[in-house]
Formats: sequence, C-alpha cells, structure tokens
Amino acid sequence: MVTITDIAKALGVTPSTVSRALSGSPRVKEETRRTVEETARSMGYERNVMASNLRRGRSSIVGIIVPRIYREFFSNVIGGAESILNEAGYNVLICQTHERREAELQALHTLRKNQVACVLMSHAIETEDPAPIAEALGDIPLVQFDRVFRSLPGAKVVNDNYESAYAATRHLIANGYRRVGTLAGHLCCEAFSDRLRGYRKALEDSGLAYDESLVFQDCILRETGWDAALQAAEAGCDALYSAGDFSALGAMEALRWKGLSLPRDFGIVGTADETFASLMSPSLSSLGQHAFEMGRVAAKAFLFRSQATTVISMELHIRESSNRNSICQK
Amino acid sequence: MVTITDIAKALGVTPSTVSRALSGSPRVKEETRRTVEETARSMGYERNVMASNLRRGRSSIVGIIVPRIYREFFSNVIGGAESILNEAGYNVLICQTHERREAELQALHTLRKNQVACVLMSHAIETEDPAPIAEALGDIPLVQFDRVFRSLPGAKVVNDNYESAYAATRHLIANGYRRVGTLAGHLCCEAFSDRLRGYRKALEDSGLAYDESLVFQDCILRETGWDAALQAAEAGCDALYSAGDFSALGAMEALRWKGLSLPRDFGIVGTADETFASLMSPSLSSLGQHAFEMGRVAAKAFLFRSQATTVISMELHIRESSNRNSICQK
DNA sequence: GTTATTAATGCAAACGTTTGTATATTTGTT
DNA sequence: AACAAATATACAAACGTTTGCATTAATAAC
Repeated sequence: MVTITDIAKALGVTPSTVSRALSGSPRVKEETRRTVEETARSMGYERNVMASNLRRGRSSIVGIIVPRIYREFFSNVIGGAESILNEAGYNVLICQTHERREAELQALHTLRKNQVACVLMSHAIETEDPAPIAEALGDIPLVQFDRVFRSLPGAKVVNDNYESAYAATRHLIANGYRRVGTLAGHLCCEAFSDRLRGYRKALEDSGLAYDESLVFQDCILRETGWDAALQAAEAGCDALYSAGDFSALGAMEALRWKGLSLPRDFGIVGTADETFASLMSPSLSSLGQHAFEMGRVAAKAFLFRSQATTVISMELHIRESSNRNSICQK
Repeated sequence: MVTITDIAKALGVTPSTVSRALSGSPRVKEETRRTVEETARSMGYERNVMASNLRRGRSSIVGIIVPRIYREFFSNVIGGAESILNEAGYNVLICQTHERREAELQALHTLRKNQVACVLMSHAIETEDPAPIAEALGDIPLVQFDRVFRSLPGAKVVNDNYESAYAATRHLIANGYRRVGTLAGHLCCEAFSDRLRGYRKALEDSGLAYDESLVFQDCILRETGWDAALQAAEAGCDALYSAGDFSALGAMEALRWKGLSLPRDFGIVGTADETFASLMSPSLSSLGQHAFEMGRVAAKAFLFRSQATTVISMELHIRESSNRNSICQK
C-alpha cells in the first residue's frame, strides 16, 4: 500500500504538503498540487480512510436508520440518498429497527461508535420520546425524513400528509361514498396524525360528520386491516381511507370475503403505493410517495447543512378500488 | 471521550494491559481483567473503532453487494446476514449495482478502501468475467450468494435452482399442460442456466420435446414477459415456467389481455415469490426462496471461514395460476 | 536596503489502539 | 538456595493522516 509518505519521498517534499495538496488546501502552490496529484495517480495511491478518520475524528460514512429496508418506500429513500451521497464521496451504513425502540437506540449507538458524519433517520413506531435520540447522537448532525419529531433540531423532509389525506378522502366522497372511515396509524407519529387531520377536515368541508367510531387506530398491518374493515362495515361504513397499503389490502380481502364488491359497495384508498397496489384485482387506489426524491432531498440537506423542513407532495393514483364514477360510465 | 489510557491511569497499569484485558487476551490475569472491565464500564468507555481499525489494518465492517436492495429477495438476504453479523460485532455496508458492471467494480473499490473484513456478494447480470472481481478484492475474503461464479474462491450459497425448476415444470405437466415454454434469465448467470437445465430435464423425463423456440432468454422483466408470452401463445404454448416473478406477471397480463383464462387455458409458475404473487388475481404460483436463511448462511460462512458451497431448497407455492387440477374439482 | 507582508513548505505532535519484545514477578524444580 | 520456567505486566514503536506552529522564500512597501 502506497502512503502519502511514499509520495512525499518520491517528490522530495514532506507528507504535510502531500496531504494538503490532495485535500485541496489553498496552502500549496498550484504547480505543486498538480505534480502531487499526478504522482499519486501514477503510484496508485489511495487515501487510507481509517487513518484519515482517526485523525479527523469523523468518518466519511453517513448512517441511515429505517424501520425496515424491505418496505419499498424506505428502500427507495435509501436509493435516493445513496445516489447523492456516493457522488459526494460518502458511504452509507444502513440500519433497520424493525419498529423497535431498543434496536433504534442500538443503531444510533453503532453509528455514533463509527463516528458517522451524519444520521438520516425515520424513527420507529414504538418511539414516543425523542430525547434519548438526541442524547445518543451527541453532536452528530441529524436529518429526519418521513417520520419526524418536530422537537428535534436539524433538517426534516416530510410528505404533505395532511393535504394528501384530505385529497384522498375528498376523492372518496366525490365518488358518492357517504360514510367514510379511516384506518389510521399510530397517532403519536406525526405522519399519521396529520393524515387523520386531513381526513377529518375533508369530512367537515363536505358536510359529513366526523365519527370517532370509524377511526381505527394503530392499524397498518394486513391483519389489523382485516379486522377493522369488518367492524367498519358493521358500523355502516361504505368507504375507508387507509394510512397504509397493507391495512388497505387486509381490508379489501375482508370485504371481499364478506361478499362486498369494490368499488360498487365499498371504496378504499391506501397510502404508499406499494407495487402490489396496482397489481391486485381490483387494483388499489393509493397515495404514492416520491421516495427516491425524499432520499435525495434528505441527503442534500446534510451536504448543505440545511436546517429547513421540506415538504414533498404525494400523488393520488386513482384505481379500481375507489373509482365508482368511471365504473358507472362503463 | 474516555480512552484506554484513561483507564490505565486510573488503575495504575499501562494501556497495553487494558487493551489486552478488553480484547480477551490470555496474557492478563483473570483478576486484572475483571477490574479493567469494571472500570471501563463505570467510566463509560467505548472502543474507538477508527483507531482499532487503523492499527489492525482491517475494519469490523462487512460489505454486501447486491443488484438492487428493493428486490424483496435481496433485502431479505441482507436482513438475514445482518442478524448474524450484528450479533458478532460487525456492521454492514450495503452497495447496489443496479445490475451494472461498472457500479459493481466501483462498489468493490469502495469496500476495499474501507478495508472491510469480508464481502458478501451477488453479482450483476452484466458481469460475465469474474477476474476483475478477484483483482479488486485483493486478499479480502469473499462469500457469494444466489448468483455465483464457480471459478472464484470462497464460500458460496445457492438455491437448488436445477431441482426446483424441475419440480415447477413437472407440476405444470402434472396439471395437464402439454406444451410448456420457459421465460429464462441471462444464461451467463449460473442461477438461470441451472433453472433452464431443470426445466429441460423435466420435459425430457415426461416424454415431452424440448423446443428451443419456446425458450425466451434474458426475460426477467415485466415488459419482456409480456412480449414473450404473446409469442409463446402464438407458438401453441399452453404453459410457462418463468425464472422470475416480474416476467411471469407481464406474461399473465398479456395472456389476460389476449382473452385467455388462467389456469384453464394457460398455466404459469414464477420464481422468487414476491409479495404481489399471492395478492394478484389469479394468484401466481411461484418458487419461494429462503432469502433470510440464505443471508444467515452467507454470514456464517464468513464468520467460520468456510469455503463450502451450501445449497438451499426453494419451495413451490402452488396457487391459482397453475393449479388446474383443483379448479376442475370445484 | 531595510522592514513588513504574504505565500509556500517543513516540523512534529497528535488521534487511540495494538502488539513484539523486554522486564519484573511469581511459581516450580532440584 | 539457586536456577529455570511460567506468568503478568511495562515499554515503545508502529498504523497513515491531519494540522497548528515555525520556518524559509518570495514579494511588496517605504
């Protein structure tokens, strides 16, 4: 392995000069820099990141913490962040929490130990108190995305959950559904509580009553979606806005099992636009997130040391599960 | 930050003793070790991985290279590997190649620079020549999974592609399909060529002719699946074994568009058992891979310095798209 | 021509750990 | 009691980079 000392010897200068030349310090002559760079290239030099990190007390790794990498949304966010960060010379260390608080703290700890340059994170559902996160991070910058804690400092990238849930609910109402319920997520999580607020506002703006018994909390899994849908149907519901696609899927299965037909008897709109949404039959209407873009924005927030909150719009994909108007036209 | 020197001073010993005590060297007295460990804990000591890595010339990071993290198969392999590696004190650095050779070499380079302890890898489809991989790795151990090059040294973990494709094809034949084609992958990739061999053997064992015109190469995408299915149907095919689920999906859509009914007029079995396979209507029969287990096995192969090749069985999930027998019984 | 100013490089001390070799201590053997 | 063997710890040199401070060389100011 060739080191800066080797280069220095070859050129009759000191390692400091080589180091400065290679890291673009303005303290070396332009000509020297060129010579050094050339020699480095010809000798096949590669900077030893370990040594560099040790000395600088900070690595060129960015940590990303997500609940689960196999959720399409998160893997796409990761992909987006990676595309920006790799470009900028950073590597990405990915940790999964599986929605568990303990695993989340463990991950933060791991990243701290690796002295990552920054942490991009979407917190676990279990997490209610953000204070330990701040503590575990120390002075490492934090960029939150999707699921964010307002009270933590640093940049944030979120979806327009309120507006999109509003739009999705209005869409159901516009299709003639009159008793619209919702499969809500965990309300301690702002992304989910915002969706609930948007849903509620849509009902109110349409002159429909907001009925607490049609709000199913902590309902984002296929199983809980199934149960909630049956209860909802029992309660006279004829449509559901779901804060997730998996619970929407469970709901559709339950309703079909009950003999109801979508979108004729019942309308559903999900959130996340998982691949299966468009492949099911009937296909599931869903709010698509610009996950890749969200990752890019989060990564840039770190690179530019932004502290801003960016809002990214979701996109309503209207499909068979809610589109009664076009079915009628057929 | 508290260092081993701090601990040493507090105890009146030298850093070397502390280092040895903490890393479990047999060269310190049992009593000393206990005292050191206790003091370390009480002082809140954490080993500086940068310094450790620099000195040892090797990091406690394992690199994983996959074509795409959002493929469920790969994200589950990653999850499995992570579960073992984290336990053993390693962290995981994930790189995507997007099936591109250049990105693959770049990733290897990155990992080499980070002096990873090992690389777990499933190569890109574009890659035909494994030599540059070996070169880029230097003396870093390699564990290949799913898509492997026999000629490279090191452990390998693969599916029983030959046997499973054989079983899937036999299943189609047992359901009365008589002209079975296949959507094959890139045959330079052993995983795919093995599936083709299994398919062929099944035909031969069943007394059916192997017809090259029913073999569609490089066909693993939704779009190519669509085209191939139409050609296949034109050629008198009544069933397809597909080496991927996305091409199987495209094929199903094309056939339905053509007015054919599954499984009545046409049978399909895919490979990978993506989530959508069970959710579609008709649901798609598919060969499920034990992805999580594959990740665990690959990680263990590294930890135990194994050089062996492990074969993991796939599982045939029989669903509506191929199950004509049970439909008839209805 | 002397002095102040700037520019370019050199010097040397870190960063925190690991490890080969040396030293001191204990134990065992005769 | 003397010596060998073992055990336990200390010493010191790395690992390759970065960076504050010192030094030298070049330019500008008077």
